Amino acid sequence: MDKEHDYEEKLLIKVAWYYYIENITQQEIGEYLGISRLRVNRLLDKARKNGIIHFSVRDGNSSRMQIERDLIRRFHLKDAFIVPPAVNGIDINESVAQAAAMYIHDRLDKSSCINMGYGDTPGRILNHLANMSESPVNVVSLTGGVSCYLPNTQSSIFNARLHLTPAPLLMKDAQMVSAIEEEPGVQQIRNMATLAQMTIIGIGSMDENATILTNGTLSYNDFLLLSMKGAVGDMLCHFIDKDGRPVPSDIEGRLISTSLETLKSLDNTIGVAAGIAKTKAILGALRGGYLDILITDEATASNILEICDSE
Amino acid sequence: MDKEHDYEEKLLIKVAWYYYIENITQQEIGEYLGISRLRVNRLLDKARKNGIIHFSVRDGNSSRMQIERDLIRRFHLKDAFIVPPAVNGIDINESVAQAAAMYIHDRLDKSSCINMGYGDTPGRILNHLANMSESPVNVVSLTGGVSCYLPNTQSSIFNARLHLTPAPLLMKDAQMVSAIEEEPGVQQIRNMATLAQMTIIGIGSMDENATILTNGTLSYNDFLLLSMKGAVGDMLCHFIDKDGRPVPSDIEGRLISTSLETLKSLDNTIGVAAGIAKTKAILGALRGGYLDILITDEATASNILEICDSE
DNA sequence: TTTGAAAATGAACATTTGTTGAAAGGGGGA
DNA sequence: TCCCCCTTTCAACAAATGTTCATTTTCAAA
Repeated sequence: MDKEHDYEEKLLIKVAWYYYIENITQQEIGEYLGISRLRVNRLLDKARKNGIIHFSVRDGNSSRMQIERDLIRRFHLKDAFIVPPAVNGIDINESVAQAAAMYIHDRLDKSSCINMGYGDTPGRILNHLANMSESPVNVVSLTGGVSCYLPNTQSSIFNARLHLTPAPLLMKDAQMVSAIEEEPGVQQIRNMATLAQMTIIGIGSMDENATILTNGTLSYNDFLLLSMKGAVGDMLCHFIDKDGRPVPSDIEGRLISTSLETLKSLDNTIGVAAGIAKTKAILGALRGGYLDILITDEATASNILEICDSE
Repeated sequence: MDKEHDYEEKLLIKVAWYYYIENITQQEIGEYLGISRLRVNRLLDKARKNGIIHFSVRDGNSSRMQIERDLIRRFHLKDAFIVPPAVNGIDINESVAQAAAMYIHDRLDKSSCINMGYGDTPGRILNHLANMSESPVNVVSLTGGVSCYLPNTQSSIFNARLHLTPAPLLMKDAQMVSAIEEEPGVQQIRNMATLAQMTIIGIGSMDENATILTNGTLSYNDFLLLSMKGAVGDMLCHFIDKDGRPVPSDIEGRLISTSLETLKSLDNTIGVAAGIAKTKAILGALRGGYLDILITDEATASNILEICDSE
């Protein structure tokens, strides 16, 4: 029995060798080794599955490719883009924002329209995008709050037409929200959002550097409470747990922001986030099925896959 | 132009990736990348030729061939690698060279350095190796003579940094050798050789197809004389008898070549030679204890063991 | 020994791949 | 500009490969 196994293994190696290294046809290998072509075919299958034969692509990008494919397969994405690790002291957020802008630019038709979420990264992307495109990009905001969407670049060319929701991000109470949502100006923006070709949103994590915290939209206490309720991050200020389910809170009712259901229904939603601190948040967003495309850095992507595998 | 080349390279990588790693059909790849199936087919050809894609057979220690084990035990080797017998008309030298390149590639650290001996097989190995590695391989020549070490591949990627001894292989007389050996350029190469991670040498036999004979370094008379003195083959142009002892001759003094003693003292010396004509030569090299690792073909390996057993 | 389930096999077919020769570009040099 | 030579492309075919399904074999438990 063990001997049989050993013989089979040898056969596997020989067949793999002849087929892949010597380029001999399965037919001929079969004749030479005195086995049927079909057997050769199956042995090759086995050899591939068992890793007896191993393909490798000579290229520095291959590991990133691998990660991209893994992410796409695992989370049923349309695409994934992994940014190489930062070299020396370069801000990974900036790299990823730049990559995202490039990615979007390559895929954006002339004079078309994109939705933008709230956050530091989307803001940066917008800046890059507006700088690199020759014809103006139409940008529709998915949330209230305007500061994030405004250009903070000194470049003279800012080729973007901004269509911002004329409202703050967080209101005092739900009544105010309903009132604002009735506004024609707000409705108009909401309608535009449905026409956009793609949607770019940032993914926030629960650490103390979160934009919504540092810009004063939420208090530290709100944040802590959400964390305790199981929130791992947010998209458009909607907090989600590790499986992407919404975490209920009083904030939810006070938001001027596209709902998660609407987000899910959009076709080309690109999630952008960098840094290992965001790992859990991104994983939540992926598991929730909100994203069609993910753009992140290599370290974070590896982290995500690692967590998945270990669970 | 350069941009074109770059694009082609990327395409090659993508196509190779999709085909070999993702198992997508050529048809589909073509549709996906917007090129014809035929183009995909030709790109794959190119990818294989240029070593963009690289196959390697895992030499699992588990099912190591009996012959390999026997060789290792009998000659106190660190390892042995036996290439399956040639099927029809396939050049066994080429197979063995490819196997050797694979073997080395799998075990070579990034950006490290290897020594190379003189000969047809080492030359082939160098070509394969330079094609399959992503980061350049540093190669140090162990002998004078340069033609053997130069790339003769059509591949656009030749990832090797050659450090060649700036001298011929065979000088007029011993005085000239001493003079050359004093040269700083030669000394420098000699010093580099001591730093290499491994050493690849061919083993020459005493038949009329020997490289040193066909390329005119030695005359047929020299050769005959050496044969009569008991030489069975050579390493780095040092002739040895059936037990691996050096065969004295006037050639010895006129050589620009690493000495056999130095060779013996090196740590990871890989001897590569194929074809039953080389049996005696390989056996001599093994008995002389010059090698740590042997790479050869199955027929030759069996022959070696048979001779040993019958003595 | 019988029997049933799982695995290995083989024939035939469908799909995929490689190769051919003819036609269509596409630069340099006169 | 034309012409020649070279490369690329395409269609169609031949070859190789992968898959399916019915059949046989194997092996273990009854």
